[in-house]
Formats: sequence, structure tokens, C-alpha cells
Amino acid sequence: MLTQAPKGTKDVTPRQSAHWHAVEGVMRRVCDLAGYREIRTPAFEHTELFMRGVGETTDVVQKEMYTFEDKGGRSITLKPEGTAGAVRAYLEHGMANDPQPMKMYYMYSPVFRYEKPQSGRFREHHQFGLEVFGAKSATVDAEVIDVAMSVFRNLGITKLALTVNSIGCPECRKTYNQALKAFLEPLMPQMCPTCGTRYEKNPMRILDCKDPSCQALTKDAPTTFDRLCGDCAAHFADLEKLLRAMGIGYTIDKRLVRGLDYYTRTVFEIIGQFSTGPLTVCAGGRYDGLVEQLGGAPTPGVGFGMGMERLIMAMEQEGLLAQDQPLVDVFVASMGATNEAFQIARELRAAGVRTDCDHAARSLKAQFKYAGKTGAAIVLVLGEDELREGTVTMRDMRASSEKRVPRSDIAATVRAAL
RNA sequence: GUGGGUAUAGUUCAGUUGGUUAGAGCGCCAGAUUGUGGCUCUGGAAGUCGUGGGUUCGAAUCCCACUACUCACCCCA
Repeated sequence: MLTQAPKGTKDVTPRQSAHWHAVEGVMRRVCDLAGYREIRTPAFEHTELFMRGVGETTDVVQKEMYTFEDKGGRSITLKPEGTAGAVRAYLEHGMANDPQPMKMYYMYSPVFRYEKPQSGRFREHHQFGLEVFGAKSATVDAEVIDVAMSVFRNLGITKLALTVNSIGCPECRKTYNQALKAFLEPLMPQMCPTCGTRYEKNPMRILDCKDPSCQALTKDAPTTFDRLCGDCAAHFADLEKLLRAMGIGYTIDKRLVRGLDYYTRTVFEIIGQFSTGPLTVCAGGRYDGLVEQLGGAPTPGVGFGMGMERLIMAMEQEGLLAQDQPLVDVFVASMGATNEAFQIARELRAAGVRTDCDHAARSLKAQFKYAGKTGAAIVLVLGEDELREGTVTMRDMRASSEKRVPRSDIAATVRAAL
């Protein structure tokens, strides 16, 4: 119990962290190329922010938040998604006064949801994400999708499918909800209880029901997509044009409805193929009403969240994770003269050479074994003879050759040999 | 929240119809004569058999409960 990580959490061990660094490096590069800067927001926020931002009727808010009262009597919630915090920061720091659009990304941002864990689903996971504020053009929708696809492409992930849809704006939603409710009314007695409550609170989400009988009943239900207002339809047509121009393949899923209330117009998902089945790796969309809803001036927004754990899972399944790299390039072995060996290691490090030395007073043989495991290409041996003549023996592990090197020449000789 | 599966060493797993001091591979540590890795050989350390109860002369093994892990549903990255 004590030596077991809490349910639904995972350690990234020293062996695995290199994979994360590789992924993070690609993310930073892709974002930097497109003019996005990193934002870091707290792991927790006032509960109210998520209630109003994410939406009180969502499953995330209703049953999955880690909410607690702090010692000052404030209701605090560990963030269950990334966008609300970014919007809060945008407003708090008056970023609306900076040149617009304001483009930002976040990385390795922990996200907490109290769910029952299973393959690819955790109670704490990490998201990479983008948020763009202050631009309503479909080029931003396209850019955000392009950045996500670039991350996948640069990492070599191929088993992906992009699905897009438009769920319209509050204008189209009004007429749509009427049409949908009219269609559903006679069917409601046959539908599942969850859909019953959805009917009252957010009828659009009935289309998202996974119950086979509900799906059959709503097969011919009107979709938001077919009832878009002129502006929304034009916006989506623009996006399609851009996607085609970029050569990004996609399918339209008119029933794609996301689980967070703030989305408007464009919504999309990028779904990966895993041995256990398909899993959403990246999802997002436009949220033109969110900033205003949280107390700001009307400001359009677009963004997405990408699950880092799922991304790395996808890489693992496609055999894209790099082999273990050498821990150091040089190992300084010694026989008794451990302090001197440590000094030599320090000097090499100062010269920019990745170096380790013996810390266990082990036999020379054991030190060589250990050096082999670290992947060191060069082992320096400091024994009695070398101490006496002020040299070290430099052994090239790859060529199994060795030579004596004066102490003063170590750094230069080692660097030339690597 | 609902349902299925599993629980033995750091790890992956054996463990016969209940029977004495619970095993293996990998990993770890140490040796195989004089100051040298990878291969090989030898040895060693390491397990409250998930926890608690019950059945029995005897339980890792059978029964019950709990817990954890895992997979699926709901939902989601």
C-alpha cells in the first residue's frame, strides 16, 4: 500500500523519461515554428471556474472532479482539463490587450479525473495543448489541427484518423434544439434514462449516446451539421477547403459531440488505433463563447488537448520509442584512488563530457562491468602505475584498445576520441 | 457508478488430486589466481505466497470477506 502509487497514477521512471523528453522536444519545436509560446497554469483552480467553464451538466464536472475545501474554506479543484485555466489566465493578465490572436501551448500539464482506470485511462494524466484567443478565422482552426498533425508526423505516428464536425453557434443551436426535441419527443419513452435527463438539459448530447438501441432510434435524427446558420456553414466550408489544401485527410462525423459544454462550431478528434481498440489521442475545437462566459469581453477561441500517455502508448505500439541511450560517454575507474577519480570525472564534466566514476569501491572488474552497462565508450583507469607517472589509461571500449594519457591531456584526448 | 479476470522474489512466471526447509528465467551482487567489460560457468542476496477469517492433522493450493491491480461499459486525452 505504502509502496504503491495511488490508483490510476503512473510513475515515469528514469529509464522512461527520455521518451517523454523526445516527445516534448518535438512539441516545443512545432509550437515555436508556428509562433506559440508556453503557458503554465496551476494544477488547481477555484471549483467555480470549472463549474462555469466546463459546464455543470457534463460528466466531468458532475462526477469526476477532485474537489476539496482548503484550510481557508475555499472550494478547490484539481484541473480536469486545460482550457479553463488558460482562459482564466488570459483574463487575469489582461492578455486581451496584447496583440491578437494570443497563441499559447501547454505541455506536461497534469489533468485529474476521478474515473475507473483502464487501458489508456488514468486518474492523473498529462496533456499537451494549444489555445488561441481572439481569432475567428477558420485558418486558426486549420492551424491548430495542423500543429497536432505535425506533432504526430514528426514522431512518426501513422495509425490515426481525424474526425471533424461543426456543432454551430448559439444561434443555430436554438432552432436546432427545437427540431431535435420535436424529433425525439415520441421516442423518449423507449430511450435510456441518461438520455432522459439529456433531453431536458442538453438534448444535443443524446446523439452522443453509446447505447445501441438509442443509437438506432436516433439514426435519422437531425444533426447540428444539417442546421447550421449561414455564418457557421461558411466557416466550416472554409475549414474543409483548408484541410484539403493541406492534404490532411479527414472524415466528417455529423454526430460528433464533445463532452465539454463550451464548444461551438468546429469540433474534432484524432483517434489512434491501439491493440485494445480505438482511443482518442487528441481532441478539441472552437469555444467562441467561453471567454465571455467567464467574465471577459466576447472573444473567440480555439484549442485542443492531447493525451501524452496515450501518445507515448501509440509510439510504443508502432515501435517508435528509442532504444536506451548511453548513460555517460566516459567512466573513470580507479583502484583505491577514488577521490582522484572523482576529480577527473569533475574535470571532464566541466569540459562538457558526460562522465561517471565508481562510487562503490568495487573491484576493477566490477567497475568495467558497470561501465559496460552504462554504455560508456571510454573507460579511464587510475591505478598505482598511473598515479605514479601522472597519467591515466584510456581504454576505448568499442575498439578494445588502450593507451596512457598524461593527466593534463585527458579532456582533449577524450573529446577527440568520442 | 456497473460487470468480468487476476493477485507467488526487483521483474516475467512455474508450483501437479491440499503433504515436510516455495522454484525457474531475466535482473542485481560476488567469484572463475596476478590491474580490464560484452560470451560462458559457479555461487549469493532477495518472497509476511495481496490482507483477514474459515475448513483441515496439514493451505500458495479449498471456501468467505476485504483490498489492490487489470480489462470492458459509461465518459473521456
